Amino acid sequence: MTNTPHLVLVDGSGFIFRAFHALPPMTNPEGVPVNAVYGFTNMLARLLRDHVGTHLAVLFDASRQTFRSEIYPQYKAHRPEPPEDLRPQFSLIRDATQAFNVPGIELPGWEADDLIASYAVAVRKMGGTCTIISSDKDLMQLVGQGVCMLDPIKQTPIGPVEVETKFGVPPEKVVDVQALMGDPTDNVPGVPGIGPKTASALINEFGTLENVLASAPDMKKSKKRDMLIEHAQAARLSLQLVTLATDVPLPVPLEELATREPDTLVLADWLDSMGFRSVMSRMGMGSPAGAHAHRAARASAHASANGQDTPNPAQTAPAQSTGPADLLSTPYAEYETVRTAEALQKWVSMAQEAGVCAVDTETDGLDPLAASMLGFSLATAPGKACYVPVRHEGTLEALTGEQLDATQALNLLRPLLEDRSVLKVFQNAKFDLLVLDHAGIDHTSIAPVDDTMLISYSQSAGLHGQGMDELSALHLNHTPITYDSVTGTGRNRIPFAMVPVEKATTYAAEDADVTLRLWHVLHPTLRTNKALALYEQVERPLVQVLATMEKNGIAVDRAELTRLSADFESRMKNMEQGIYAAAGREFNIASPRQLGEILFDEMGLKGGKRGKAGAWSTDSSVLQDLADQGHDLPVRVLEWRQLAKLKSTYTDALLKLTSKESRVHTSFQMAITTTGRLSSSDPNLQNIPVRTEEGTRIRQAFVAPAGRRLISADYSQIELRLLADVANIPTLREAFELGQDIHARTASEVFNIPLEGMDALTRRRAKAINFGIIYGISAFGLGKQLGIPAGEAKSYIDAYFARYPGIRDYMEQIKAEARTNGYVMTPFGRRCYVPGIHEKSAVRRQYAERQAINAPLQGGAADIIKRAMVRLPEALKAAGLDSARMLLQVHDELLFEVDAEQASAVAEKAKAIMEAAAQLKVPLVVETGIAQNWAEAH
DNA sequence: TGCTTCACG
DNA sequence: GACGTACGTGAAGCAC
Repeated sequence: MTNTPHLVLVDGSGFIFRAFHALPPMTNPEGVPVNAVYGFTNMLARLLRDHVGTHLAVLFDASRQTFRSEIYPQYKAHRPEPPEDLRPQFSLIRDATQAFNVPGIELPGWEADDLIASYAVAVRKMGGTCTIISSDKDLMQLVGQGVCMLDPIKQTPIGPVEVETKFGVPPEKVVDVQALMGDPTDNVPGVPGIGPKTASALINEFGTLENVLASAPDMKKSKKRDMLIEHAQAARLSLQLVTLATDVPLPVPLEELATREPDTLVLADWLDSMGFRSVMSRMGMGSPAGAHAHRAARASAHASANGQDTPNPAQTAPAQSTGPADLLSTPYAEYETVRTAEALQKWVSMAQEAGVCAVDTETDGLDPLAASMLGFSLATAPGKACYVPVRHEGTLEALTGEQLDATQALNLLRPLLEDRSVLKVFQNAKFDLLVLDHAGIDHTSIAPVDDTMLISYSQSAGLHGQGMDELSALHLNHTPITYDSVTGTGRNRIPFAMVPVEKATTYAAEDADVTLRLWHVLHPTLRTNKALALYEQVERPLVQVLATMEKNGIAVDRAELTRLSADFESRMKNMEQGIYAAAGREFNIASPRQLGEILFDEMGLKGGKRGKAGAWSTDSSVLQDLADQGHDLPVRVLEWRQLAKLKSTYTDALLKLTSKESRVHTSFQMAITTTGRLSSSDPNLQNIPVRTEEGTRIRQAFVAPAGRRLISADYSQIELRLLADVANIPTLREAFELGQDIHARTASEVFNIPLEGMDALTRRRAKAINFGIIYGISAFGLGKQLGIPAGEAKSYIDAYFARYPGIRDYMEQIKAEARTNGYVMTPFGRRCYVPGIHEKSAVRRQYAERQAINAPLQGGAADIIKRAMVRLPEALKAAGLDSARMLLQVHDELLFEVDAEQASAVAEKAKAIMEAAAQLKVPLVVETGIAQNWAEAH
């Protein structure tokens, strides 16, 4: 050690908040807000450049649970959650300390301030000096005797003089003053009625807090005197709270804090990834060429490690595990079954100390709105997990031990779920949030939440499924115990509640363990795969929004659905005899095979096609062709089929799934589609009929309750607008700027005819071309759509590309991108993998090429409406439109329910938020409708 | 369980 | 020369 060590201690946690509010907003290339990170980076760079100090460390708060919250639970208990733009910066600042090769120190149970105090005292004891980089008033008690502070933003020193100016007392008496005045932001009580002036006056007069309290009875009668006597205990408690601990065991010995040079390559790489070029040049590191070289070297090492001569990204998972070895090697075993309040309390405390834990619930069903929670599991570290059964029953084995009461267990779990300083990781969080909600814990109170399914989906949609077992096999090289092996299958299956708790534990606790390990492996890859912003700003916040929507449900008119069902049924019945007569015999009309045999074998009609199983195709296009030839049977079957479809899929199914309150609650799947769209199931409310008159009657049965209204808000031509934007096509952009009929304009451009008085047929052709473009056009497909020969369709396409060469260029560019990377990207950074892009079979390869062309447009549109959905609830609330509920999303449409009086205001606000959800080169346009039912609102 | 069909964007 | 195609979903019924 040097003779006179000079230790520089950076108050990392304090700096984050200070810099966030002091510095203008800025984002990194991925769109993640980084203003505090930038400030922090600059500060570290300056310290290293100027060689300030011989030793350096950055201190962080580890968890909210500290000795202070133990002696006084309200301490810092009602701190608001950090702003959304700040949250992603916490972990980035830890990354920054690592990149700079500076020790970042935190210790569970202690605040950064206590660590700073203890290190300061330690270095002073050995004759050294200390500079604390912070402006936090709570640290000012340490100033003096070789310890000084430096305001990290203003760069002004804070010495004994500054402290005395602020508190009116010298540094060593600061705690007494703070104890008297209290601190509302930290919930330090102090003595009511005593502020900074009175407090410092009292301390200056009596010397210490104890002296003040002891002298109080002798003071002349006043409010102040009474308060001092009455709240003496609170003042003593406050003194404990504000006094920093100076005897914390030092997690890293002082000598290991000796200032060391950063690894230039690592640092340059990180600065480059954050877009902090200016910091690099300021540190004299020159251009980021080194960083690129470094990255390239790492990438090729990676490829050769995979044993691939020509790395094919399409076949390489984006997130090769990079976690510590124990993440993969710790056994998946020895899980604890928690049966007592004491044991559960211990696990909750461990989770709080860890700061991150995984949670999983077990239920008696797959519908989270209806299921009962049978138990839950917690994981606090790899291999360290427990299961808490609360509603297991039945067999003798299951009753080998006691189990906690569900309510009691949840009340013990609640503080953890609501602890803003502990991250709760779930696999498919929306499901567990709704299960917990149903069990009595408001899902919106559970925060912060991460979801391994969405972390993975945000960077690997289309590459593989996002189920836990699949992710585990992929990233942890581990196959978890299957549900079926625990419950049995088929007629031997037993309810999970009847599974003996020890056996249930091996399954349930492992799920939490796997989830936590997956989080450790996958979360860091968000940044390297440039998906952090998408995850943080879109997918992650959307979980709570969708959970609320599913809970809301939509009201249906049961009587009307029942009437429709009966109506459809009687009409089908009436048609049957006519169909049998036309067919020449009775048969199952719902059987395509039997129908095909009758039409093409028995009746000998021409124009039959066979499907891949060899059976005659009887889909509507085939039947329509036959009908156009003048045949009677196909017409009747088409009509019968429409009614059968509407009855079985809609009227009957909806009635079955309608709650007692006459509402239907769909489930939105967030990680199914290859493009980023949502899907809806049980029931699917994204495919409710609209195109036919019969279908409209079903949509009319989706209603607003009395005094309420439905509002439909849908994006107009959002995918074509995205095309105009990403391909940057001047003519398309102009058409949207001018608010023209886009299909008519296309017709005018492609067929070279005036826009005014465009005939319907030509416009219809242009419309089909526009859709075809979005789908990655083919002559066959367009021809089929328009009912014209492929050759004629090809001439349309040629004409289109001749007029819009930029779109052809764009399509070629996207296909090349897919071939190079194995994926394409939406404008918002969502990766859509296209695994078939290198297929040998031309048919399959071209299919993949069309997917590649379509995905950025369909996926970009999905990103935009998701961004709007995340912003809408807060925006509506802020506008005082508190009666509005978001109910459904149908890809480019949002459906709201609202009090009649607020309907027009909500429609206006929703339109504004949706149109502002993205800044494209063309305007986004949203159309709204207000009515008592969905058909008329749409 | 796979196939076919058809509802939606 | 034959193949088999517009993009993305979910649900129902048939046939096995």
